[in-house]
Amino acid sequence: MGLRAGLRERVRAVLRDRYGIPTEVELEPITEPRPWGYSTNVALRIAGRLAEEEIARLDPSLSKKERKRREKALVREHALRAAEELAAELSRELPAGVARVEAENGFVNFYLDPAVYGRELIGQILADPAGLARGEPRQEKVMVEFSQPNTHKPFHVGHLRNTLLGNALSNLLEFAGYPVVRANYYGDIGLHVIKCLWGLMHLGELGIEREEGESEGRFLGRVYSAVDRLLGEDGPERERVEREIRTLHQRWDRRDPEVVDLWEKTRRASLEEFRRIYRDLGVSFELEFFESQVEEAGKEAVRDLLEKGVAEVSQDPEYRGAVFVDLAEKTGDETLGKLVILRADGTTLYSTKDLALARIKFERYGIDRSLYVVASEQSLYFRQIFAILRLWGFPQAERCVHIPYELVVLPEGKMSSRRGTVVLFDELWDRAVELYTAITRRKREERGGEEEGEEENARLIALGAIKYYMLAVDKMKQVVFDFDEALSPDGRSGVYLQYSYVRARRILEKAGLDPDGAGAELVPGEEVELQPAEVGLMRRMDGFSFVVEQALEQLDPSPLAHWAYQLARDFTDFYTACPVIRAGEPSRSFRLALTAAFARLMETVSTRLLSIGLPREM
RNA sequence: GGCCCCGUAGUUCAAUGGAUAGAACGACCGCCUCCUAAGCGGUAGAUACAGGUUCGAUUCCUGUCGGGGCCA
Repeated sequence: MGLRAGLRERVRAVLRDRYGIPTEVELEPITEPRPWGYSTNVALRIAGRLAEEEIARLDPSLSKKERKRREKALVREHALRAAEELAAELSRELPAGVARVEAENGFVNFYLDPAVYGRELIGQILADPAGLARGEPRQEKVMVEFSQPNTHKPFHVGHLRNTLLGNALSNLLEFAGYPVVRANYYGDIGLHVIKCLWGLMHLGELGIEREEGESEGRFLGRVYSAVDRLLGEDGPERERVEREIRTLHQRWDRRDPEVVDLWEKTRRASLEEFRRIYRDLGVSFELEFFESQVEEAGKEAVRDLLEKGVAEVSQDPEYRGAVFVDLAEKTGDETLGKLVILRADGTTLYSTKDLALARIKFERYGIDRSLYVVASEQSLYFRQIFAILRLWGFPQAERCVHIPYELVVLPEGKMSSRRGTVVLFDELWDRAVELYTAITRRKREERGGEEEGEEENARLIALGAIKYYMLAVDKMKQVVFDFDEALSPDGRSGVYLQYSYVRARRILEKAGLDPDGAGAELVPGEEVELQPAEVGLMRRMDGFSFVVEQALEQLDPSPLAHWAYQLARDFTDFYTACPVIRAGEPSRSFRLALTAAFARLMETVSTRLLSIGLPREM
């Protein structure tokens, strides 16, 4: 049992024996200006009950306001007294590593002995860097569906946020012990694809030509935008184009060879481009689904839902023939409204396919929990889909969870392919590589060093900047995209994490140690005089398990990103304040061990959890 | 109209209901004989508003205002 768990148990035992109050005890890190330790608020939490009797005896003739004032005072008094009593009781026997227990403001604070506990902590990290926070292996198999780009459209920074978020979340769940299946679901068919195909058949009319060296994705994106723009303008042209697109959609539905052929060719080009992007990003999927693959299954699902009386055929003049589910009526939840699951002309929608896919995920892949990382604007849609699954008779619906996040927007508003206001991933990536190639070269020239591997390194750093920018924002907050911020190497950035790590490696190297393998043998057994920066760094490292817990609760990697920065910051404070290599023993050994422990923990949070790669040199 | 999300320094972001609301960028002033200045130190600066719950509210609840989104 770890120190924290042990303390928690002891507090619980005292509460039970002394007050007869069985209650959960939470132990949190003490906040900053106070020294390193853990704190519990149980005294404050039970004070109300302790004060009950005296409150009941208060003079009933008192005014309401006065009565309330006295009640508060009584509760406060009991809290302070209980905290004192608890601290006194717990002080009688302190576990190794705890220096003292104190009652302060109603909190019971356990202050650690940094020399004793710190040495143990560093030893643990060096032996098993993930061990501080990793969960026990679990049975429950989780599928995380994320990224979901549409073929025939470009991959933009919105997809980037989704992809990085879904990937980090998958890392986190794996770290917590779940078997995770990363799944992608490509929108390779649907109205947007048909629009693009129509555009390709009418390039002359659109006035579009494939430019020299233009990527397929970009070209298809331009075609799609042009068609979309055409459809946005009122007039007879628009009606004709709409009609032609509908006809084309039906030709697709009949698998007209000409249409299928064009679709296959362009689809392949799109997918190749996405795969290149995932390679650049270092993201991979265990499973890939395609909308085209579940179209037929979707139509079957609709037939089944009609038979079961869940779905019905619309009589509404505007949608006559379309199939929909009246969820408000079927579930009694007015906010669910209605959802169309098949168009009147028999062509499929997202909903048609999502219903079929959900079934396949559970039946064919035996997953226990299905997470959908999709923008929050789809919240209602997913509630509707899950509700239909339930009506359809799938108990798994209870284990489907939509993980919403907010969009990446531009200062002037939502990105729109119609208006051409989309930041493509490639554009960001090209600028990032260009910028960091230049910076990396300049830095190398300034300090001398090997040119070998520089290009690779520049890409790693560029990627770190971009990933950190995307991951460090609470997922429920919009990201207002800004090139300068996304690419900046200054301050709170991915680059800062990487730089701190490189500095740590260099220190280990200069001490003649293996930066990848320096280990627990360095932790000295004797007493070491500790500097505040050393304690600060250990204290931060000790908080790892808390932040992992928080990220899991919120299903959001952003707390990890913030913590990683704090960790780097505290390491920087440490090496700024404390010379390592030229320090005398036993400080030298201790500081080397601390440096190695930092490196191991940074690898864990950055590489393993956030998928932000760490260079060896910069 | 109904429902969902977000309002914290000039800006971008932090703060499982807790103790003196933290950073970064930008601004200004400093620091390379010393493990890499992609760095470090210092100065200035914020909880939209009104109620409520609570021993304690940036955090939870209600309402108002502002921004974003969804409602075949």
